[in-house]
Amino acid sequence: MTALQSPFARKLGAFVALSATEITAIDKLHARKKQFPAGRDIVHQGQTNQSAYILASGWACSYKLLTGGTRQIVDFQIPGDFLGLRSVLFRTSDHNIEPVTQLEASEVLASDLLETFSNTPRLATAMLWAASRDEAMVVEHLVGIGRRDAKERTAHFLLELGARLKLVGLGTTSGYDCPLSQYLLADALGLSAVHVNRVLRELREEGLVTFQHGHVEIHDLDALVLLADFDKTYLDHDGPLLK
Amino acid sequence: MTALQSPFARKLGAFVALSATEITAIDKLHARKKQFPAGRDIVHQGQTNQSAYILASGWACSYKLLTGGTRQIVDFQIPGDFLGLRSVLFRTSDHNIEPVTQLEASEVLASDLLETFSNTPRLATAMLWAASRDEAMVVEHLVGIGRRDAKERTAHFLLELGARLKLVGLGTTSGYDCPLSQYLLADALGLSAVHVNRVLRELREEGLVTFQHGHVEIHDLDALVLLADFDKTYLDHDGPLLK
DNA sequence: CGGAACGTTGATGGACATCAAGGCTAGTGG
DNA sequence: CCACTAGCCTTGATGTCCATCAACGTTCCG
Repeated sequence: MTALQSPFARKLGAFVALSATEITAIDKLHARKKQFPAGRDIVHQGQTNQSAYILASGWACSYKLLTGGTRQIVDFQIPGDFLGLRSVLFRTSDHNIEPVTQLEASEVLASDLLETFSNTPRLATAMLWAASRDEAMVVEHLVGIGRRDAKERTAHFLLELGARLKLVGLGTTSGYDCPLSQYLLADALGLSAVHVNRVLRELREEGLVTFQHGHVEIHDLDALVLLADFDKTYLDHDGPLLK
Repeated sequence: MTALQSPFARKLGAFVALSATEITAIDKLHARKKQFPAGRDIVHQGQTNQSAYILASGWACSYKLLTGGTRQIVDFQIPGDFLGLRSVLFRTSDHNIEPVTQLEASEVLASDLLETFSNTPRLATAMLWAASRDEAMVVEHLVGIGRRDAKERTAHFLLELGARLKLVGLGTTSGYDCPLSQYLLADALGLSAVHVNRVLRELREEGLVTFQHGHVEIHDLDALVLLADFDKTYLDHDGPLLK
């Protein structure tokens, strides 16, 4: 157990109890640290031979563009998250990744990843776990867009984000900082920016949650959970599942 | 290369070139074959210590229930697909699985799976690949619900299903058999059954595709692909990615 | 100071849900 | 063999949630 583990190592460690060798292998993935400015995509839909990244600081989002010009944001990534796994596993990327803020991330080449899997195979299992958690989030997102109305959906989104940020120490039960614009929110929630604005106002006027000036303040957690039908079990679990 | 591989082995083999030992390990997962009647759930949301299954014949769907009583179908599974991976990796299941038709599937216990990963570690990597492909489908589904209108969405769904069935030899470019009711379609597409009916009629009247009596007949593939903005690269790729 | 990006609010319209009713088919029991 | 039921499909009428269009305010930064 090293003194200072990366958030990423901590995340994998939640699934598989890691040996010293395995932790070292993870650390090696952090060798090539890079900076990216906000707004310029770092992975493009259709591009081949992309790298993946481990996010150290800042926020990113992964999205898909449709021919109509609209886009759908699939997920936001926060520190400790892995970016662009699918772009590496498949030769060509099926989505874009855009930094929402300036960000710092370690580049992971396809060869790095496959080598790591072959040298420390339990890390492949750990990654499978982490990827499955990500999939669970996408699924929850899908359910929200398919069957929740705008208000429930927005509430659910804010709650999920809060829960995730709390897990990496970037938020509390009562609130968190959030650099997302209403336009980004709209593209994630499958709504128009105008409507997002109205919904946020309603939520604020009803005393449930305030999202203003880059900060989310949760006023009535219970009511919000009830409204959103939020169940956080898919995000959390206790202790490594594989010894 | 054995003479008769299971569809599941074939699928994993598409990602990782499999050795004889690895193929044997996969075959062992098929030991406990079971039958399930249509309509009765085989995995329940919230249940713990579930098994996973490899689907041999028949169709299933995985879905989530909301407190309002509505449901969202996340995906349909067809022969060769793995059911309930997340129910096994996490101790408690975050979704339900319902057989759409009568089906035949091999039960895979959590211990079977972890043992397989530890004995033949490259299979963990292969599963990661397969899970990522599934995630790509869910993502595409999310994009559809978020940003495509009912007609585009329905067209996209029918095309994706066709492409998947074709990969396992259950369909051609011109059509396939499909046991899904309009109610199931509605729950998958995030629409009402009534509206699904209207959309199907429009698609039929425009000479694009006919879905009647359990059969989908594609009349104008190009027009359909154009309408749905369908790009099948996320489903397909050529040759094993890991030698 | 001027412009860009974002937030806010009102007015209008459309896509889709909901309600309602009826038809078709297959299975069931008298 | 025919009533009866249960699913599923089909179509029309009405309503609503949210998109779209338009305009203006605010903040920030060059």
